[in-house]
Amino acid sequence: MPRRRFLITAALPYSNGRLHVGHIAGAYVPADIYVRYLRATGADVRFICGSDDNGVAALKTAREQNRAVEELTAHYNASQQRDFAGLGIEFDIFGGTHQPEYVDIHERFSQDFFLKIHEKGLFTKRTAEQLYDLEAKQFLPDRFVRGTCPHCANDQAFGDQCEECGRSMDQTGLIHPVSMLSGTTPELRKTIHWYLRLDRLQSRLSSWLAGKKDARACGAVWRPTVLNQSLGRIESEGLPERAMTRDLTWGVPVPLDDPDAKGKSLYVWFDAPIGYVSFTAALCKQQGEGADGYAHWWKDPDCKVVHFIGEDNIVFHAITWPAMMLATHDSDSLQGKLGEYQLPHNVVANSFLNIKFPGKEEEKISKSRGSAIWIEDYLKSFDPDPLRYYLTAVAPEAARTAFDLDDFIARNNGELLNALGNFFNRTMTFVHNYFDGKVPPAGQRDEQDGRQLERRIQARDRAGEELEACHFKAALGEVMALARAGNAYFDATKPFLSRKNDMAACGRAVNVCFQTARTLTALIAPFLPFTADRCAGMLNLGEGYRNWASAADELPEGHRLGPTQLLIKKLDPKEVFGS
RNA sequence: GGCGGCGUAGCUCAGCUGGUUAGAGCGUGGGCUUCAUAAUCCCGAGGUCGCAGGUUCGAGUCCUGCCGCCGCUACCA
Repeated sequence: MPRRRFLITAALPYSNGRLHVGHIAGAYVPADIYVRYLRATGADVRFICGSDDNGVAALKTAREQNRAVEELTAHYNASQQRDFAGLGIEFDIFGGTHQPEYVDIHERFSQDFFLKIHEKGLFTKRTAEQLYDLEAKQFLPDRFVRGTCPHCANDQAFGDQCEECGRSMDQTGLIHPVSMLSGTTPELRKTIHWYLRLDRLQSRLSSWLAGKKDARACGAVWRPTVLNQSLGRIESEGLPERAMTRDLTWGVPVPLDDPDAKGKSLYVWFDAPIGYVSFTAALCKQQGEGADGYAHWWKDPDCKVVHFIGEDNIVFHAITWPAMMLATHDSDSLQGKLGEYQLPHNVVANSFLNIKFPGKEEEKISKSRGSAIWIEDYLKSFDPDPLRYYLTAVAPEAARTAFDLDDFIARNNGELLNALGNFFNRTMTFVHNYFDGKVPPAGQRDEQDGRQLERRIQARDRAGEELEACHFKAALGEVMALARAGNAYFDATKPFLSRKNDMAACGRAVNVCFQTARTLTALIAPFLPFTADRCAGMLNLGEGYRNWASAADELPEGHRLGPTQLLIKKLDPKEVFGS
């Protein structure tokens, strides 16, 4: 069987802030689990991420903090890399759309992409009216304008949306607009932009998406929320043309030899997903695979591209980005031929994560209200795996869920430690104390032993199925069920009694427990990589222990264990929250 | 307004294309055990599956209406 190939991306975080638990739960932990799992099955995988540096978001923050946007984005790019590394989220490359090492290659890919679509005639050049700040000498992005909301008379409405009544609008609809740059009243001016003809791609997009409803036909299990939201959008509103350029100098310059393109950049949402491609190209270059190495991943039907994102990115990744790729195709096939950009195999989106502090109401994660738990802070006090565990166990796969600090501690102590950690610990100490640190003989196994051994295979298979379908919560549940079954088996066979009068029976049971622990080590590896490494050390397993296919293979009697250590720390609520 | 989602045991959630007494974990009540970070294991209690209709031999599962919460509506994962 040829080796499966995957190109996995995780949403590019804006490089204008630190990462908090919500970011991690949305796209990054699931993506990392998936990548680790795929690798354990022998697949050839590249895992791509990087910061989204362009666009107004970074510019706005830089302005507020009075620092250069280059410095700001470099700072947060580095900070995010540290956070990811600390959590064991291991990208093959973490680029940045405007970081010094990547900006050239990213601009080239983005501009080529734009030119290709331009060449295909899928842009319309059109004039629109926008607010212009005479003093700052620039057009104003929506978020840089405030004024009175035409719906509810709130005088602090932004150009794109009124936070008071929640309605969205066009910035030209604001009454008494004021520029946040200079405080002056901007004037309405004509400006020219290039609009992507989504309307002409609509029918191909909806056929492509409709094909994703049938998991067997498309080979991937798309989450209903992703499909419903995307298809619902197309059916209800249709796809209008969308401007893919902006009046902005921070970003990728519009690559047209046209006076009207002067001083304009590509829309940040246009260049951001191309970052997935340009970072792949940068990675290929680093690995000596040549400048066109990226095509092996992006333009080959044998490679599956999977995007992990948060719910706010669904429409963009399931509609606009595929539309961009379709717009570069020569043919009108849905998936793309060899040599053309391949539409995503799957788009995996989680909902948002709310947060709940002890004694308070559940609320949205908000930087300004201080309700975020920063990864940087978390890692100062805790190990990464309990967070990975918790965020997977309560992952917002179908609907919003909440990060509840009490629940985090309860699950760490009650599930990770009491079920999983305890099973390892009792098995290990038993082998060390009564069998001289060597795996005892399997002996004459009975039905009960056979059932427990069979459970390991079942757990491996079931967890594998769930992981293939990106059902991470369910997959973790299967793994934890095996740990519980291990504890139940231990109690049922009672080696602590038989050791006094029947060492053969005792050894038989301990052998099965050991084999179970060995399987668990492989099965937890995608979820809890640090813990799995410690388990592998305790069991004295080789590097290949993560291999999924051999996860339930037995180790021979006489196998010598490594030193035992405690796997999971017990968390005391008093210490965690301060007394 | 349009589109989409959610509403199932005290809590957090599973329930695929409708089919035997509605499940798991935690919590709670009771019990066994001592190898283990007083962890484990066994047994039990606890649900009119938001409300009201409808389709069906049969609905948590499909349809309609309603109530409540939430998201998106293109520069906050």
